[in-house]
Amino acid sequence: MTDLYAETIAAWTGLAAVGRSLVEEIERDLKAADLPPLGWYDALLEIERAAPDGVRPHDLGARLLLPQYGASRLLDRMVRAELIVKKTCYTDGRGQWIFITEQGRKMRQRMWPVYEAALRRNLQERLSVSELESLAALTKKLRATT
Amino acid sequence: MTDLYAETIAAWTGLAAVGRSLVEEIERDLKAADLPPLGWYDALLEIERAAPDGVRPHDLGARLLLPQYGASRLLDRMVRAELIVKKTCYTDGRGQWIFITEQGRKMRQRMWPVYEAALRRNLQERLSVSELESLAALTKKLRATT
DNA sequence: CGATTTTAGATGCAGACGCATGTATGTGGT
DNA sequence: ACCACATACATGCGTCTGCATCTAAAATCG
Repeated sequence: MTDLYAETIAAWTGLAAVGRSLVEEIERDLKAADLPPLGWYDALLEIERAAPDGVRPHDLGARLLLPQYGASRLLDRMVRAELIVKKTCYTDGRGQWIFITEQGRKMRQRMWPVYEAALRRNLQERLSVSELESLAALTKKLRATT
Repeated sequence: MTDLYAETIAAWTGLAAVGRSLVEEIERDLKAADLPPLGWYDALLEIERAAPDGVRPHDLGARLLLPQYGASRLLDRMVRAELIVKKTCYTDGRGQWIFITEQGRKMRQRMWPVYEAALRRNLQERLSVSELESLAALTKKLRATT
């Protein structure tokens, strides 16, 4: 078993630091604009895409890489905020179907410009298109079979 | 203001997904080995490097990208676990100096193989050295002036 | 020196997370 | 039909986080 290369460490520390600080910046910006946290954006997008059929919480959790209880509670909060609705599933008595509400669509639309601006400032303005492409390719390679 | 490129989105989603799932995997492995969370590793390393002079909590927080209260409470837990000690600072009555203990060194040594193995499996075995280099270079570019 | 401002660090509170478990429904084997 | 097991989702408990605020000790300035 060979040792870790210095390049591996550098890649990891870079990856971790960039990921964390960008997430934190986006969260700050959203909060400053009185908007919900970043995780809600992805959830709203996923749920919106699933319309008009709806999504099951379990599937949604898998797509968002959330633990089961994480999805359960996130959806709970979003229901309380009236951004989504839960409907009981008649074909499976254990299940629920999740749908976005009109308020939910509006909220996602309000969140996007903030999110987009942070991505533009921190990624698009700092890297060329080919650099963005290689970053995307590298991360894709890292995600395969993880 | 131009729109976001698809490449920007792909780079960001990839970056975020890889970062998150790798952190989660490392945390799982550490927990499975009955070891403290990942954040403790970085803190222990930083504190060990600062020996024998010690570090001030404020400086440490800055290096670890933690908010002030985050550093305060992390150090608190680590003192309770007897991995570090706080000594009152005589040149500045408000301050503290942090030192690693022998137990702290041992703990860091026990954590490293777990951490290292995850990095090897997820980064080193999936990318070539030149790919690791370009990932490191790209993330470095993204950190400048953030 | 005395008054104001800045800095180091701690902490109460409310909300979120991880873990384990609970409840209810579905599925497969005999 | 029955029983064992699996799946979908919720939740109690303890820990951790973010926010705001507090205390105490410099540092700055008139």
